[in-house]
Amino acid sequence: MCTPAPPPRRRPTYHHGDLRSALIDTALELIAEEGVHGFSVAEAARRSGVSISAPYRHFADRDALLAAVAVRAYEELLGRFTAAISAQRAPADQLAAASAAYVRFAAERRAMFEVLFGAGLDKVRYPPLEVAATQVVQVLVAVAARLAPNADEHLAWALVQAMAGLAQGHATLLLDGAFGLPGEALDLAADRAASATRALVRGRSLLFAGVETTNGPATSHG
Amino acid sequence: MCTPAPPPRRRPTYHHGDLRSALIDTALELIAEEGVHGFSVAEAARRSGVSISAPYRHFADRDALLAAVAVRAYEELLGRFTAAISAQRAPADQLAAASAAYVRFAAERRAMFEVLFGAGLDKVRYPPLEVAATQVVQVLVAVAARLAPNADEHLAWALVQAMAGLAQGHATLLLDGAFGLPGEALDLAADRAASATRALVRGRSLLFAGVETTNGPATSHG
DNA sequence: TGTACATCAGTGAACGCGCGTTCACTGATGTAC
DNA sequence: TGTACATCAGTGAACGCGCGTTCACTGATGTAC
Repeated sequence: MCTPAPPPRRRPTYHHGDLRSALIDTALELIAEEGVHGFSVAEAARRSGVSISAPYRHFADRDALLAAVAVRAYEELLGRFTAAISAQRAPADQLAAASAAYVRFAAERRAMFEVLFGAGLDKVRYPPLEVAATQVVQVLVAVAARLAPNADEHLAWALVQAMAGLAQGHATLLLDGAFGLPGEALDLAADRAASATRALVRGRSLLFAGVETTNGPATSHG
Repeated sequence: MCTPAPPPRRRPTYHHGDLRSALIDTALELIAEEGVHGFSVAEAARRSGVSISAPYRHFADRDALLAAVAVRAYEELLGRFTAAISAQRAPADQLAAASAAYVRFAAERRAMFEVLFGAGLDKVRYPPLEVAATQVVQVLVAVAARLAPNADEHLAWALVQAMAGLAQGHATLLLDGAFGLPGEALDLAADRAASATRALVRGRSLLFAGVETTNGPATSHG
């Protein structure tokens, strides 16, 4: 009478069909419930209705599975950035929208956000991960370049890093509860991230002045 | 012939003296080496030269030990903020210095930073943790209040959150390698955080405008 | 269209491991008288 | 100052657990002829 767990619905066929993809989905579920550390290959297999050794047909080890999850996370993020940016015209608005989108991504796809920053994955070991990350950053740099004097690439990078840092921090603090209860907190944090990004862009001459350039006193600062 | 590990130097006395504090130190060492997830009570005990059950005389469970580590981390952070702030006069400079100090804290006390944001501790379960965190935030709010119109507390909070988000993000991205190789990266990230904070303060009218206020043309101040 | 066979994608049992935590215990310390 | 005793802070053996990973295996699928 004490069936220890509802038997995971049996597949009708011996082969799964798309176990690789299913495992990534399940991993995201698990991470959403337990955090990255709570995630285990064994449990992912169980939930996918498959033996605990089956995942090793598709992933070399635990980290390889997490890396695949991270790649999917970057894809999602890229989609959100693209949408946010294309909904605006002015670059400052685009960066502000991207900041807000990032905060929303963190809140609405918490598991994805967590795997990106909490799994301790070594990008060097997983080239597709590095590729995906670079792709996302490039989108932002392209926007920032429109704000930098002479489209200077270094300055664009500096701006993106500042903006990314800002968004990253707002997202982290939001998930950590610093913006109050969930629900209202999300809108608040997203708005704040957007506003702060605008403030950042507005004060950017000062920011750019902080970057070493060979030819240029932008303002007289001490 | 095969002594499995160098026996942890035996204490001269049966009693340890200050095991509680020693465990916190050792925990920080371990976290620095392995990350929060790699930390285990057993290993901390072993390294402290004590039986694996001894820690339970001082901490109810694993999380309680980590919470104690987190409290110490907040103390360290408070010290750094206080020093950074008192080295400046103008509030904008003070916030910028605090941002830089936070980034340095993350890099130089990585284990502490990690335990604050990667351990998944529930502040509600550990009141001393909440107290310590609040104390740190208050120091920043006091500074920000000098910049907010009429020292409005909500606006001060908004500014602190933006600045904290910015610093938090820069710290995370630095540790994640986004600022390049360690060494030069730290100075760069700290400078960027400071510059971005200045830019934020400079453009703060926009930030404040984003905050709902009943009576609020906030644009003309400076 | 039917058949033989290679390959693919599963199974399930087993392994060694380290962990968190509990328990009855004991050595050391401090204190009341 | 000496002694009896309570309390504190350790010990070490044991428990149950779930994990990552490997292995020889087998059922299903696809393809060449």
